[in-house]
Amino acid sequence: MSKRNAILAAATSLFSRNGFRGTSMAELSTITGAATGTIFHHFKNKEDLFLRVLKDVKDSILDQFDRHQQNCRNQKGIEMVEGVVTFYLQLAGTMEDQFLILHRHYPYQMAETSPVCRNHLESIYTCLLDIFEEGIQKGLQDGSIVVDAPRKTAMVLFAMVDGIVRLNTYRVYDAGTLYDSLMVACRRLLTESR
Amino acid sequence: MSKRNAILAAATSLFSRNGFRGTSMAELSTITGAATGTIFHHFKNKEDLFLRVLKDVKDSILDQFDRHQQNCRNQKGIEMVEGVVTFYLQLAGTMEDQFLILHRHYPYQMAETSPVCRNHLESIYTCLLDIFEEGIQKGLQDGSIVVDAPRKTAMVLFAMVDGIVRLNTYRVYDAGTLYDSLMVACRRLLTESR
DNA sequence: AACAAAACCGACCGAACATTCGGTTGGGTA
DNA sequence: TACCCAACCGAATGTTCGGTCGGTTTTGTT
Repeated sequence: MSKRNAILAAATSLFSRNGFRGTSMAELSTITGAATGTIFHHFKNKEDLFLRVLKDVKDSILDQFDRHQQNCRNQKGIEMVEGVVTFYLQLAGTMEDQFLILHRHYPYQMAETSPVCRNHLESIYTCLLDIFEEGIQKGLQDGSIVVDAPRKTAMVLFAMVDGIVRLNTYRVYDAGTLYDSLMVACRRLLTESR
Repeated sequence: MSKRNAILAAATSLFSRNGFRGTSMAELSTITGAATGTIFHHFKNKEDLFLRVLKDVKDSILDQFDRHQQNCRNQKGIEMVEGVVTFYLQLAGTMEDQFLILHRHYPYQMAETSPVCRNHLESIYTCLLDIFEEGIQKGLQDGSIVVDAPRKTAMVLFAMVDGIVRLNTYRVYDAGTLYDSLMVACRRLLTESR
């Protein structure tokens, strides 16, 4: 692995675990074995490094969901939504670092002044919400889902799923056994009959 | 207002807006007009100051919900839950700083090494979940609510409501018009008939 | 008035920080 | 071979940070 990629990988891990300010270039230098000068050779400054990390986060998340969507062409709407929720929970485990970065405050603070940052974040959320809404729309057509406002329902659904993921990472409570209840909640939220 | 209270108030605001590491004692000194020596006279160190702030956050949130619960004695279960959700959304606006601190990563990181911090956080979440569960239990008895697992449902419900609050503070999307959809979702999640 | 304790002050300290800079290396090209 | 440039290095820099300390002022008690 090139030094540049090693720096990116280590930075992703450090930013997600310790946040932007909690991550020092010296620590990054020690972990990767790259001199501090090398880091600043590849990335203009700390903020630029963070933006590259965020870009990679965006690319990998979008890529994962694009692939997942390929395999759901001929499912019913409700099944698509449930599949996405399951996949989301699964991804939050396998791509823990990437999701943790999105659950931190710094990117959203940075988005207020950096259009690049804001674009990355918007791309991610738009993609996720579109997928949820797509499933709901399909369910409305095939009758497997009955709701009033598809987009708003998608947002509430997303807030619920992501809220569970957060509860899990904060570990104040053991939310690990909550996935079943979450799926039940999704179905009740979206379907008419019981 | 005493210098000590001024420091606590300003610290609450700064910690919530800029996080623990993003808040400097020098800035706190400038804002409050207290010398740095004065801050360290009242609080052992930065971490101690943060714990006092968190304690106040806990006390005020618990106090608010205790008061709210007084006025819901003879409601139906579903009405109690809906009332709590509305009150939660309302509080997240009026006590923005306090809720923002709870939505940051630092307290949960600190909780891993500081039992005091962990206790504060657990008190808050236990209180909130208990209130949700209480409403659900009551609803199960009076027939206004039909669910399988009350505690787990309370957690999912909380994750959903808190997720909406987060969506709102991050401002990637305008979630301000989502409250109606959230209430609809709550009702569908908890009730049997439509 | 006398006195002790608490509140308050701000110059000062060493450590940690992001960033810079002058210099070395090694693979590719003319 | 001579040259170039991107990759790489690490000591040095100036700044900012949390925290200390010796001292002064305010407050409350006798």
